Amino acid sequence: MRIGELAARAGVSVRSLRYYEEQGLLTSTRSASGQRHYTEEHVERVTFLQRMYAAGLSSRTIAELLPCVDSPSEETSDAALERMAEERERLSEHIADLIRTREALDQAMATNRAHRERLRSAVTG
Amino acid sequence: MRIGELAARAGVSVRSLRYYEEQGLLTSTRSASGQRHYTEEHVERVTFLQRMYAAGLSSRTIAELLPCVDSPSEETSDAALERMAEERERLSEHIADLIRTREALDQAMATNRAHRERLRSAVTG
DNA sequence: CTAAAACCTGACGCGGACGTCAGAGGCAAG
DNA sequence: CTTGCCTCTGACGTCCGCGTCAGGTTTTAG
Repeated sequence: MRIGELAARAGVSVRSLRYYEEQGLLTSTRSASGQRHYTEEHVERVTFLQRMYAAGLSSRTIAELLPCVDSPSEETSDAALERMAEERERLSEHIADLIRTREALDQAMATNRAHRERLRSAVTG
Repeated sequence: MRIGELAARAGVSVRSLRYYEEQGLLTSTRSASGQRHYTEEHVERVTFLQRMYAAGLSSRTIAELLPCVDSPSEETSDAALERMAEERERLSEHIADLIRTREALDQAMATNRAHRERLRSAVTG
């Protein structure tokens, strides 16, 4: 498939796909005229990339993880696997932090509601 | 305390503090010469702001939530409370997404390790 | 064959949370 | 009084994941 279809299938913009390739995160075979062609597997790849971006990883970091994802049997993946474990740790800490943040929000909302209750009962009573 | 100390205590840059004030997220009393002065409470405030930024909220969004945090009894907090619930939802979805992402990473790492195991046993056996 | 749609490269724009520099004043210590 | 550090405002620079326009080629539909 060509770039437009991949974009539609993966739910991203054509511009993003070209950007991913520019960053070394996505490959493509080229037709004689220079147009990019992709397979089904590339759809998965793009959604994976989206996931990583959503997890707050930068293009450079994702690029460092890809050897681990792509060629799990190569020697070079020793470092990549370690890198991945590292990022997994970061992600876990981030998740924990966000959960604490959510609790802080809950706390604020509860306090707010309590105040309002008091006001209402002061008026009613 | 002055801005440098607050920055150190809260673990952010002086520039960030001035930026927060510029965005209406942080207040300060000024000395006759114009220097900013802060109290202990401002340390908490700054860490709260950091939490919100870490949760992916923009300065503008945080500003919309502050009335709820600061003056829970005012009428204006009706909208703020609703806004806060909204952002809490967003945050929850984001957390869920990150957890799925972590699972994707785990999956990749497991696949990787399996491959390596296979290689090793092929060599050994 | 032709018009429209999709594709190409290259390059500039953008928004947001700051970093950083310039030029000036404030403040405690020796 | 001066040395040195902290602070002030204002303004420009940076990074990054794209959006978008320009100017051209390729593919597809009729």
